[in-house]
Amino acid sequence: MRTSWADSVANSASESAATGSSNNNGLPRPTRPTYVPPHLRNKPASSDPPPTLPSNDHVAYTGTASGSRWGGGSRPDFGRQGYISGGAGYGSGGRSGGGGWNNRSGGWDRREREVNPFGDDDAEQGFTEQENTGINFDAYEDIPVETSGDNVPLPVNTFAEIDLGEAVNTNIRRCKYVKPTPVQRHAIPISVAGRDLMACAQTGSGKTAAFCFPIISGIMREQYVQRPHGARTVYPLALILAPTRELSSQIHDEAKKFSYQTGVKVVVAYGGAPINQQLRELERGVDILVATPGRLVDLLERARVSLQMIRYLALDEADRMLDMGFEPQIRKIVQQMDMPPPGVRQTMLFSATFPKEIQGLASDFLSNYIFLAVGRVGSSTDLIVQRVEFVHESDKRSHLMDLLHAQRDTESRGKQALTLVFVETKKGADALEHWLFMNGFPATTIHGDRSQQEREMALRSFKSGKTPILVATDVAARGLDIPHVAHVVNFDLPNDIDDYVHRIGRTGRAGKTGLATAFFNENNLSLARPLAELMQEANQEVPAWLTHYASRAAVSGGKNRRSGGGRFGGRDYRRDGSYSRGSGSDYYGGVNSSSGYGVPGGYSGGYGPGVTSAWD
DNA sequence: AAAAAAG
Repeated sequence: MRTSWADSVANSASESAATGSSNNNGLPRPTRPTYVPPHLRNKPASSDPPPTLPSNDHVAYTGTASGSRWGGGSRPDFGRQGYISGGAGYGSGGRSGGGGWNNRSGGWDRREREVNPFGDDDAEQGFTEQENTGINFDAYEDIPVETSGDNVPLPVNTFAEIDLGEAVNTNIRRCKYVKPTPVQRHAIPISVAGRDLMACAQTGSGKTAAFCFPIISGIMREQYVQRPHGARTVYPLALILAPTRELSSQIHDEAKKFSYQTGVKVVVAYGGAPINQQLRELERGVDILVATPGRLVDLLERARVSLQMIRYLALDEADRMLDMGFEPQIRKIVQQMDMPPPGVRQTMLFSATFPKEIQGLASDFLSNYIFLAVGRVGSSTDLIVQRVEFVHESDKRSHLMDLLHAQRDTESRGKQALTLVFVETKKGADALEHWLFMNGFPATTIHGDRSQQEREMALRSFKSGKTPILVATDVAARGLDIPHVAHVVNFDLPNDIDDYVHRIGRTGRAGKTGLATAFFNENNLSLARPLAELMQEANQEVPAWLTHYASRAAVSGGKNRRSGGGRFGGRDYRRDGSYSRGSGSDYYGGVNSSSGYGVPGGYSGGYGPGVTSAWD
């Protein structure tokens, strides 16, 4: 296996999963979710019954380990809703440690039909192993990490220290993961302990695995989870939401790898694709559902999916999921359908950026959560060279052409490095693609006005190098793991600095260096200050003219204001009161800063304690 | 104001 996870599992969608414990036996449908008016939400309304289980179910839930999720020990708020006490299912006894891994699949005959997402063992793809992992482990030793919250579980240094189960461990080996990344070291123990989590970590630092491993492992630990039998309704145990279809697909592909031969079934559902095929996949059984919000709402309204048995909820790109455009849908899914409330389910939010006003919204979905911030890993600041150039609107095309020509000249003949060009609008994307094409540059485009087929085709064509230039709207800004992107061009800068962070994070991956070029002009004045700050903190060269614009710009207290001085993707807003910007000692002196992840000498990425920004 | 997400 020599390619990225996403690449190597292209066929997994046609995988024929074994049928399992969630089949329909013609038993009565469970009660439909009842509408709960806003003033009663998250309250222990007596009319809001606990997940009911057929009476013939013996112990449906066993605790995962002593002091864990269902044992109540580590969850101070456990049972505050009165949710548990009456239910037959939620056993109070902790499972005795060690054994008890449940092979959920139906046996060899069924397992053998599962497509091996790792492909033929040594299929040659021409990439090195290091590239394959997508992780530059050497860059990981000195990453600063901050945690806050009550009783934060200790990080681990190896996967072996976490009892994820033999099948998952085997898949970790198959993925050639030698040791956990920083976000995994911290997030996996937190998650395995049953705690809610808000985590800031750059995409490409292994966060998908960080929430998938504990979910898969936790589902496997269940001795026997008996789910309700609805006529055509399925009851996933875990829900993973993502803001774009392509990202959902990518997460699904990765989750398939992590759950190979575990018997845990992963299904993806998103719009733009035929729903019938997705319905068929669901009917074959689903433990982990990966979805985009719109399609999931559709499935919920058709009562083809119930969230009644959800025990794990993960939001990828969580800040994006909770911003204006998405928030109502997310609230509907999480708070207004039949999903168990916080404290009963386990909730994990991940993003590279987490503005504090979004953290406030997010805390509605969490219970006594732990905040985790991992300094940006090799993938962003220190491996990406950021350039910003002043380019008038009318000069942008010719300037882009100059860049592409220069790039072409310095490259080994034949194959152009991949260049991802971000524009502001869908129309602008089409126009630029057409113009590039007319000028002899093989380009394609991805945006929301294209059909899903066209979008996926464009992504494939770009990844393969067939069209090494991809013009994209922000649909491609977040989460997508595209190996070998050498250059990100912000043809139009975004209005939000966090979007800039996500966009440039498409390069500098797999331990390679990346280049990010931004075209700045008088339309981007509001970005001057946060951009200059960000570049300064990333030890990038800030042009004098940008410094000038930045110093003239008012200090924005709003959306473009990066919390935590950009040293991390964010900072726990619960600590905001004691926070004073720019004081390194304050930043590191507080709650639970991890020793052992201190900043070494010579690490000049702006992470050091006492290293104050020129802007302060 | 734009993009994304259901059809």
